[in-house]
Amino acid sequence: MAQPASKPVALSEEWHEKAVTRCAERGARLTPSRLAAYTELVNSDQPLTAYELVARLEDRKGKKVAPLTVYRHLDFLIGVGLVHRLESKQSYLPCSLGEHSHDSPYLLCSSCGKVDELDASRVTQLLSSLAEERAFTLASSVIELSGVCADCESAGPSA
Amino acid sequence: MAQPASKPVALSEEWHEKAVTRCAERGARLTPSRLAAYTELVNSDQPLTAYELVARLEDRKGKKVAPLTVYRHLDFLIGVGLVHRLESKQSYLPCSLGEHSHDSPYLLCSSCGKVDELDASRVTQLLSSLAEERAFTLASSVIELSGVCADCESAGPSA
DNA sequence: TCGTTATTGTTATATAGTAACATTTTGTTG
DNA sequence: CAACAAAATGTTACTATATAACAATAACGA
Repeated sequence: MAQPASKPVALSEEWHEKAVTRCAERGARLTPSRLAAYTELVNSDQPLTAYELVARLEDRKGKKVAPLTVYRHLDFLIGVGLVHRLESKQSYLPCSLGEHSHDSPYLLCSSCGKVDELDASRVTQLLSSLAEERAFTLASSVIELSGVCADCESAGPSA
Repeated sequence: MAQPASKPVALSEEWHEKAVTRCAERGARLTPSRLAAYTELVNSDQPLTAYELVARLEDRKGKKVAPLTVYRHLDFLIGVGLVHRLESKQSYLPCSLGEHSHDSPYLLCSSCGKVDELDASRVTQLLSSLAEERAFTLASSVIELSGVCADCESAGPSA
């Protein structure tokens, strides 16, 4: 039988709350369409590329979604600090931490594809001081570490 | 009047030496075509995108250059450690430092576009220990800092 | 409710990167 | 040197990522 035009969307109270709050703080409008995009990212256990997100939203809504629409949602969500772009993988994931997640170090597991966000002000401080030594005015930083996560490391070698 | 089929190429002895040595060490072949790509990167004061590099090589040689050819050269040069890819800008620049430049922090000036490569083992060490805390097996790291360089900072505000 | 602004839709296009396979060059070995 | 093997390059086509330009709607304030 045909799928319903729109599958139900699930976003935990916690995440939804965060999205609403973050947008309210900045007077930004969390439209249904933007929320839908955010929800897909939150419900994915791995970062998604923009086009993967397009595909999922199409599945969900049962109709075509223009890539540009998704890119606009991503720009918006990144702007309000709800989503982060992984530069080294051209993909996107929800911020699990607070305000300044953009500069957090990310741990990318090359085995399972999951990404962990670290809250490491130590790193930021060190980088700030390094930049300062060069009289470089630091605006933002990209820190992405690739390797194998603990789960995969303990599971993998035994196989 | 028509341009010569091939403009002269200049690569300082120092850089050339480095390229030759690095390739020799690994039994890799530094062909004229690869050297030409490397030379363009070295002679640019900013990182180049793959297609910018294509354009420059076409200018230089006076005939079409396939993007794929350039990507292959880039892969090669990255492989032997002569070139680094800036993830956050999808662009490429010659490594100014030694062996392990891949994990070096890069300072990207958003004003003049120039990029500085730092030799900061301190950062690598800190990141290693952070990864270790999470039992994460670190393989490689991307550290790209954006901001305004000293030159632009001192020149810019006065304008 | 009118006008303004933000958002979304639509189409086309630019930019970045890869796949598959033919051809040429280089290096090796009999 | 000839013949083979391996590496490098050429050619065409294609996939993936992202943006431009402009039209149509929807939300918001006066």
